[in-house]
Order: sequence, then structure tokens, then C-alpha cells
Amino acid sequence: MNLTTIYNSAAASPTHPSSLFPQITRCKTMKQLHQVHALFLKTGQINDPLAAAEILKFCSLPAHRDIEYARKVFRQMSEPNCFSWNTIIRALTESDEINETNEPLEALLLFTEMLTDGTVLPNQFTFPSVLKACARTGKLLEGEQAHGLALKFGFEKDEFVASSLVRMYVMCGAMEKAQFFINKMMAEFENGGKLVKDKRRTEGNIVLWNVMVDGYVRVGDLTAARELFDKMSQRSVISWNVMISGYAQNGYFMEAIEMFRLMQMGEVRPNYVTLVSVLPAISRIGALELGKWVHLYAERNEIVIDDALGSALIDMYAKCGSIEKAVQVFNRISKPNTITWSAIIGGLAVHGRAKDALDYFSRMEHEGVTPSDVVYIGVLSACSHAGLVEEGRLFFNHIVNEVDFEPRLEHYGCMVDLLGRAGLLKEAEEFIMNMPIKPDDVIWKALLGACKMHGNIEMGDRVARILMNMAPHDSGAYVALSNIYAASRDWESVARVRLKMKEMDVRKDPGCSWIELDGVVHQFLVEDESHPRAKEIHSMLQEIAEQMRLVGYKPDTSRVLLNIDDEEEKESTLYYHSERIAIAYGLISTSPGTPLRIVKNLRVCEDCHSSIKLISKIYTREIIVRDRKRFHHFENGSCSCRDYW
DNA sequence: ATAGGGTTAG
Repeated sequence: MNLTTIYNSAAASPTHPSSLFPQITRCKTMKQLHQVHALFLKTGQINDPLAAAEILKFCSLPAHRDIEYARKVFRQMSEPNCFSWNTIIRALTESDEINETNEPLEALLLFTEMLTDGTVLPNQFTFPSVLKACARTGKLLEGEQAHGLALKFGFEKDEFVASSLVRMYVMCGAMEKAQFFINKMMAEFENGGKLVKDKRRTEGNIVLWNVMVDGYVRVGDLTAARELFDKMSQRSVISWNVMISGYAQNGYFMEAIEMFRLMQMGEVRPNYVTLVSVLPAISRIGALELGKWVHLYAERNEIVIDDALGSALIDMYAKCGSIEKAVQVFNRISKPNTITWSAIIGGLAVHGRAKDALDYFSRMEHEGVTPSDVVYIGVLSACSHAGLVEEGRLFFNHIVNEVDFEPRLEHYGCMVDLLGRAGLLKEAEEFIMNMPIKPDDVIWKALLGACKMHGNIEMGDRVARILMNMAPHDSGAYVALSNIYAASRDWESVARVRLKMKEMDVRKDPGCSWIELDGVVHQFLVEDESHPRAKEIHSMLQEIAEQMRLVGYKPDTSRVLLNIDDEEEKESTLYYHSERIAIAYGLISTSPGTPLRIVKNLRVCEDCHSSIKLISKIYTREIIVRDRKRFHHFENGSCSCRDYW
């Protein structure tokens, strides 16, 4: 055991010896504390600043925080010492009352009072709280003044003060200032300087480094974050968690998973937060095997699967195509909160299980959990995926009239999708016109998609124009419009759209699919030939095409968005859609009968959808495809979406 | 005294 472990275990020990005031140490509740307080008032012990400070500390503890009481005790102190000031400032800083009474701001006012009063000077314990109060209230100017004072008092290089400083700058959005200070500290390191640190600690400055890495993560500069991370001589579990959640929250899902894998090769063990951080990345990639492994890891290592970790697991199973497992996890959570309910309802919704989603919604209300706005997004999207127009309208009206939040863009989006897909194009358009908030591109895209689905060229044309104005460099509108023209064989208009795309330098997003085999995620781009087994994949694709021809399938090339006259070549571009490459690879890499799970970044095209139905029949495989929007369970020639998607 | 986490329309 090294020094650090000894120090940490001492700090973690539940009975911190406060032998001076055993009465307070023994207190369990605020009520008991009141009695001790009364006793101290009677005996005059209250005039001892140490005793008063202990009382202050007790009512500031998260377990029984009573800031009002703390405030009163503090105000009644005749000679508060530095510890008293620090305790009350810290209690106010940590307060959640940031909107109502703004207690973190009160902490800053108290700090200035401490300075003007001048009887006691701030010490190195004062600044972390003060800086955190600045960070929480976004007060950069005050933060800089505090920085000046910290420098003046000689605490700038204190490990705790330094990390609080970086955090303050980062949280106030002053990245260049954070960087400036970081550079200054880095120069110190390079000159062999060290931060002033607690003598009992041997670890060095992990926290400061962690805060720095987190700073880069928060502005989305993962390259800088990673560079710093790689330079660290020691990393704690938090260093890893910051990188993993940083990648995951900024959309670098593969990188998050890779980090998680690297972590396991070192000596730092994943903890609860690690699992909660990596799960969203696993969900997005659809890596079911890895997700199962995380679940097992939690169970084996006695990591409690509470409402938060449970929500992440439910979402993971749902997004990885295993909705039954998601339901199982849900049933084992003792106290599901509104996020847990969102996860299961949203999961059922993307699987097209609208009835179940609505049942869960009723259960939730029955159990007295107030549904959040996100829950209603799940409910509306369930209605939309199943074409439950009336139910959807009722829920939407319920939100408008009964619930105490205003519908958000997402709710409107669901409604446009619901109405549009049901063919109520006119109503959907009017719905958008009457929205009290400005519709975004997603709303218009939902309507455009409906126009495409129902072949409404006139409205499609109009909506596409609006979209091209709103987001001229987004390929979505161009591709959809071109598909609308192509479906009605208006090749001239198709050519016009393509020309426009070229002019605007807009390219169609490349299709990309993933398949996980034996815990390894394989990624395929459209027309991908980079895989080590590309040759075999190619032959398999040929074989599939041949098998499909034998059962009389004629590819639908009408939507091929390429300037190709040769019909055969058009057909072959369809074979090379990324999901088909992934399926072909799945077929040659797994034993007969194994279900295949594919994740795709875009929507599945019409032709792939009908082809996969056939493939599932010809090869007797269950094929589960998660596209951009929902799940398709292909089995024995049909799909769970009943071709309504 | 300082650092990390879950759900969200197409």
C-alpha cells in the first residue's frame, strides 16, 4: 500500500474524528443538531468559533442541508474565523438554488464582505469555492478578480486553486483565458516546477490535468483533449471517464468505444460512471455484444444498476435491436424515474410497438411519475410510427391544454410526421403554418418526406425550395426532391436538381452501415472495397443477386441518383449500398440461422427494403436493421414496419 | 477544498 491509498482510505472513512465536539459528531439529524445548538448557546460554547463552525458544517452537509439555518448561525457568530467563512461560502456555492434565490451569487457577495471586513484573510481553501461560484453563475469578471487575488495571496499554484481556475474560465466560456493559464502552468511543469500540493498526496496533479482535458472536451476540441490525455503520466478513472464521455457526447462513438477498450488494458478499472458514459456510444453504434458485456460487467462487479445506469442500459438494448432485453432491464429497476420511462417508451416506439409504448405511458402515470417533455416525444413518435393519427392528436392536445410545458420543436416534428405519413399532407402543412414557434429544417424535412411518400410533386417542390433556402448545403432536400421527380420519371427535373447540387457543392451523405461480429464492429461505406475480405464479400453479393433473380426479383432502379444510362450498372449500384455489403459480410461470417443486426446512418432505400425482405426468406435469417429513424425486423420475407416507414 | 454520468422529433 502506498501513501496515496492510506490517505484516501483515511479520507473515505465514515467516522471522521471530531473529538473536540463529540456531541456534533454523534448527530444524525437536523433535529438532534438543534438540541446540541441549544446546549451550546446555554453553555456559552457557541462563542468558540470552532464549535460554531462545526454546527455550520453539519447543516451544510448534502445529507441534511439547511442553508437558512446555516445562514442564521453564521450571522449570529460574533467573530467568524476563516473556516466559518469558507464553510458558509462553500454551502452557498454548492446550492441548487441557482435560479430562484441564486445562492452561488450570494456566495460571491459574502466573499466580498469577507474581504471588506478584513478581520480574517481568505486562505487556499476559500478560493476553490469562490471560483466555483463564479463558474456556476458565469461571472467571468468576478472570476478574473478572484484570480488576481489568488495570485496576490500566493495561491495560484495551489493544486486545488489552479484546477478551479481552469474550470472557472472554461465554464465562463473564456477558452482563450483558460488556455493562457494552462500554458502558464505547462511552462511551470516543463521548467521542472510543481504545483503546491497536499503533502500527503503523491499522485501529482491529475485533477488539474483532468480539468484541462475536460475544458477541451467542452469546446469540442477532442484532438487537443486527447493530446493532453496522452501526455499525462498518471491517469485516474476520472481521466478515462472524461475522455470516454467527451468522445461519446461529441459524436465520436467509435473513439469512445476504443478508449473504453484501451482503458481495460491498463490498471484503472471502469466504474459506474464509466459504464454510464460508454453506453450511449455503444447504443449509437449498435454494438450489442459489447453492450451485453457492459451489463455483465456491472453485475459481476457489484455496480448497482439504479435508475440512471438502468436508463442507459435500456436505451442500449433498445437501440441495439434487443427490445425484449430492454424490457427485462426495465422490470428490474426498483425506482424508475422519468428518464428511465423515457428510455423504455422511446425504445418501444422505434421498434414500432406503439401499443406497448402507450401502455407503459399509462403505467407511468398510474405510478405517479410526472411525464417529462421527452416522454411525450416518445409517445408521439410511437403514434407516428404506427399511424395512430387520432391518438397522436389527442396526446398533442393534451400537451397543449393540460401539461405545464409548452410543446417543443420535437413535438411539432412528430405531429408533422404523423399527419404527413398518414397522407394528410394539407393538414400537416397547415399545422406547420400555425406553429407558434419557428419551424426548423427537420420539420420541413418531415413534410418533404411525406410528399415523397405520397408522390405530391407540387407540395414537394414548394417545401424543397423552403428547405434549400434554410439549409443550402444540406443534401437532404436535394436528394428528396430528386427522388420525387425520379419516381414520376421526370428525368429532366432530376438532372436540374443534380446540376443545382453541383453548383452549390452539395454532396449526398455517403451511406454507412455497421455490423458487429464477435464483439468487433465492422464498418462499410457505400461501394466499400476496403475490407480485408472484400473479394469474398463481392462474390456473396453476386450470389445474392443471382438468388434474387431466380425468384423473379426485379430491382427498382428509379431512385438511383446517378447519371447512368446503363440499366445494369444502375442495378449494381444498388447492390453496393452499404447495408447490403454488411449483410453479405454477415452471411459469410456467421453460422446458418444466426440473426444479423445492421445499423445504418441513413434511411434504407425502397429497393434495399424489398431486397432485404427477400434475403431474409432466401437465407432463412432474421435480419434486424436499424436505420436513421427506426428498426426493421426482417423475417421470412416481411418486415415489422409493415412497409409503413 | 479541485475532476466524470442516463432519456429527446426526421
